[in-house]
Amino acid sequence: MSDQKRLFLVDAYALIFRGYYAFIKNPRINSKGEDTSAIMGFMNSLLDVIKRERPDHLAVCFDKGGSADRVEMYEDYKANRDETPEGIKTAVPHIYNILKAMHIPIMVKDGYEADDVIGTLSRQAEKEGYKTYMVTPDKDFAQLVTDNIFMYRPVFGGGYETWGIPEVKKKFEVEDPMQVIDFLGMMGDSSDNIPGLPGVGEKTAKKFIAQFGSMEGLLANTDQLKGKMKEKVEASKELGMLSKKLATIMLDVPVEFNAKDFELDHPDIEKVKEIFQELEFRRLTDNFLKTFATETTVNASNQNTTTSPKTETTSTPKEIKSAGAGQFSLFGADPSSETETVNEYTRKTAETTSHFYQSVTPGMATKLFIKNLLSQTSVCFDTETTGLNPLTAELVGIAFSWEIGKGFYLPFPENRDEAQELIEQIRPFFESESIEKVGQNLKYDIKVLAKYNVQVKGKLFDTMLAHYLINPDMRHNMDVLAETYLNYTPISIETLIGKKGKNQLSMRDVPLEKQTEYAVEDADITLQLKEHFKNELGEANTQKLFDDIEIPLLRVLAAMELEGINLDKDFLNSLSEELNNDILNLEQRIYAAAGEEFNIASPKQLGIILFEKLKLVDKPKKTKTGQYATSEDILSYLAKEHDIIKDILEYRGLAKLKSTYVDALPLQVEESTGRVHTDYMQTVAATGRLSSNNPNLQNIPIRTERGRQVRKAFIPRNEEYTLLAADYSQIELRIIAALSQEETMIEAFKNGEDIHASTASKVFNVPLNEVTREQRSNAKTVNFGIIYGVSAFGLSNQTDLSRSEAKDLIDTYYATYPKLRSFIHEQVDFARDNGYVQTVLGRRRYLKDINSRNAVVRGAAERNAVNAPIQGSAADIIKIAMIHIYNKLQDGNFKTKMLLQVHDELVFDVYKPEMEAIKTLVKSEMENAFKLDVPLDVDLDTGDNWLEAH
DNA sequence: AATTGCGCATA
DNA sequence: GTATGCGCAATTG
Repeated sequence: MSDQKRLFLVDAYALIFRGYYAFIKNPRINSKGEDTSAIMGFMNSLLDVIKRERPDHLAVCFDKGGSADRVEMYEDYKANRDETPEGIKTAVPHIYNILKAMHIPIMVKDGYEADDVIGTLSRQAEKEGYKTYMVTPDKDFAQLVTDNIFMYRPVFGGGYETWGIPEVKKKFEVEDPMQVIDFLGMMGDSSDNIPGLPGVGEKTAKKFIAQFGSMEGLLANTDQLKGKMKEKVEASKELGMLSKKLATIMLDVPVEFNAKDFELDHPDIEKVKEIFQELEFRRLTDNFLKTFATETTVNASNQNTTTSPKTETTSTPKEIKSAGAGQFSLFGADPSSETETVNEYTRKTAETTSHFYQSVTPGMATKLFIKNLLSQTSVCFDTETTGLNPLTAELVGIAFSWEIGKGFYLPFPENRDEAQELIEQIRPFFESESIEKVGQNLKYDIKVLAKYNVQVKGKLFDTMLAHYLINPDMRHNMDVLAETYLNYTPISIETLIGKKGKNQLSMRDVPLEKQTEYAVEDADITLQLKEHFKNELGEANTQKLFDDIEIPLLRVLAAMELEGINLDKDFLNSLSEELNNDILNLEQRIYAAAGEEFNIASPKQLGIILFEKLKLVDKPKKTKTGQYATSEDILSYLAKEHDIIKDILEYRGLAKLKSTYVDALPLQVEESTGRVHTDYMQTVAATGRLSSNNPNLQNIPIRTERGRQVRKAFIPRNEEYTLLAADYSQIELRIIAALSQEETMIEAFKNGEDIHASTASKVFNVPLNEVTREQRSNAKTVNFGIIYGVSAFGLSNQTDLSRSEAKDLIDTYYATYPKLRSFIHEQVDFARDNGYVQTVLGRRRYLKDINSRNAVVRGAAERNAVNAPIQGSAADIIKIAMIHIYNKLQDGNFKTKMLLQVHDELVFDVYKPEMEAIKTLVKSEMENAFKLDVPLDVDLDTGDNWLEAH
């Protein structure tokens, strides 16, 4: 047995997908704009396996043309799968070429999946006395495991685990790996679209396997089940057997295991190098050369093993460099000499990185610490609190760091007065104009400190905002940034306070030592990120945007959020009762029409009533999950078929209004202030807009009569105040007119014309005063369509026009405004050449799909290329206005406050005596925020509630 | 108790 | 056709 040969069979697509998604947060794009993530990911895995295991026999298996047999059994097989990503499709030919150059056999059989090919080959090899390792993360393969056939499974975080019979037994709670088929058949697999038994998930499937042993055993003994489950399983016997068949890997694929062909040969090193160079793989080339340079010497050593291959579930660093306190002198050590080599599978953590984090004890140490703190020029800080709501959260501690790898933690007493005393001691730091403050999401810290009456002054650097400008399409939380840019995994908050929900602790309950490690690490990491980002801001030419817009805006938003807005709860409560009456009436009418009671709010139940019971249409449309589609547009279309539809639509509208706004908003009133405090997200919208949540005050209804009543609930703080709403008129159209230099449209704006009527008059060739309502409405739709990147298809969907009428209208439109058309093309061309588009202030949006070969994907990127500069420029402009207005309100000591921003509108709580001054100030600052070749126009309205002020 | 899909509110 | 956030039902734990 000692010379038993080992065969490795690689499941190509599984590793390609895995590699592709490993890089999804920042895909590898080479200078030609190719996404090489999938190739890189796959090659990393393959070389890794070769290096670790030195297999003597190896083949890579691909799917081809899907599984004909399975599709015959079940037409929806894998039908639910999303289209293969572009980055994977383009990768496959490259991978074929590389494998050829490496002299690694590629196994494909038309009409079979890689699972089946691997299954068949492994059985044949077993007969010839081989040990086979199936290299795949896919757990379906567990059914193939025998004494001589193993799964060789990459695990998250690097390394591999080998699954033999004992591992499979444990993992799936089965007696025999073959029962994995029954298990998968019962629970189904959404990615392969194996239906499974309805209502059966992982837990229930395991229970059934333990109880009945197999699918057949279960189906023959359904009398032992009870209740709903019994009904469901009995009704799904056929589906159960079908699922089992679909889950079964075939072992009779017409392929042959020929030992000679599968021997791992010497690669054509030059050829591989050439391909890698073409793809611009530098590190991978080194890795490849290293792997094969030592091939002959290492080859013999691992062969005489009868046990499974080396198993590493997680990469264990050889040296743990954790530094306890005391190893470094207080202010003198230099722990930053890191020499560890890292790659994407071995991330550093606090345990593997030397650091010096220390808590500051009360008394003399605090005084000395503060003295030191005040002598710095730039300090990163991070507050730890008892919760996420800055209005109610109490300070637990503050971490400080101004040197990489080092930092201090200042714990706060629980007693509020004592905490305030400590705050007073460090107030000079926060209120120092000369010390720069660095942080991640400083808006939060500023709000917390404001509750302690501390203002954060001086220059700010927010790493979250910096990264938002550098790459707006990514996410910006600290953990992601640390992993991406520093190859470091920070201590997770969950390891300290537990998962959220039931028994989550407060930071206050965490031992001081752990608080210190966690909090100072955050400050340390944030400081390191700043070092990383400060240069990148310059490279992307976004330094000004950072310094002049996003950073100043952060203080403005913090102030608006702290301010909140007054809400008339009583009004909403009476509105709720009114709505409830109407809803109950409609409910009765609907039940009567349907002949039974059901949950109208359930799309599933509604679909069954409409399309199975009432049979309103012959061939109802289905959603992608196989349910009947009951969306607004579909029901509106059916309104003439049955009176029930009208009632259902009205019911839905009212129910939505009641649950989302009328009943939800009063619950969002903050007890401590009696007001509603939304949270503006400054880093989520890829275009540069803000978003609002908890609650979202940017989507309060206005279009329908009943909906807009909700706005009456937003009121001034008291009788001495009035609301003022100021909104930009047609700002996006003005921007596109100015950017495109389309004279006709610019003139219309300069003359103060109704732009939609003006457009209608030109495209329909009628005098301005003879434009019909319908013509104006169609012109308006096209005007908006242009901003979104129109198609004739989209336009005809939005209007009463046919596809060809819509096309004619667009053609005429472009003929009327020729420069608009060339502007659109210029944007797309710019994106193709540069990989991004930008706003008037240079805010970038990167469009990686702009050169995609997939027309659908590319089309979406092209629409983004048109829309992002327009939507984004509008966002830039209102941000400038907000900053200017805020500063003037502060400087002028006005009592008036800015409360809300809704993309093109600002809402103010105006102190009545200041009204005229405020109107002038607001209008002027908004209209002059940015100079375009088209005048900006702002409409002002006032009232005792938000509806009146509109 | 947390996640997912649907439907729908805004600019 | 662009950009968002949220409530409910359904489904799993």
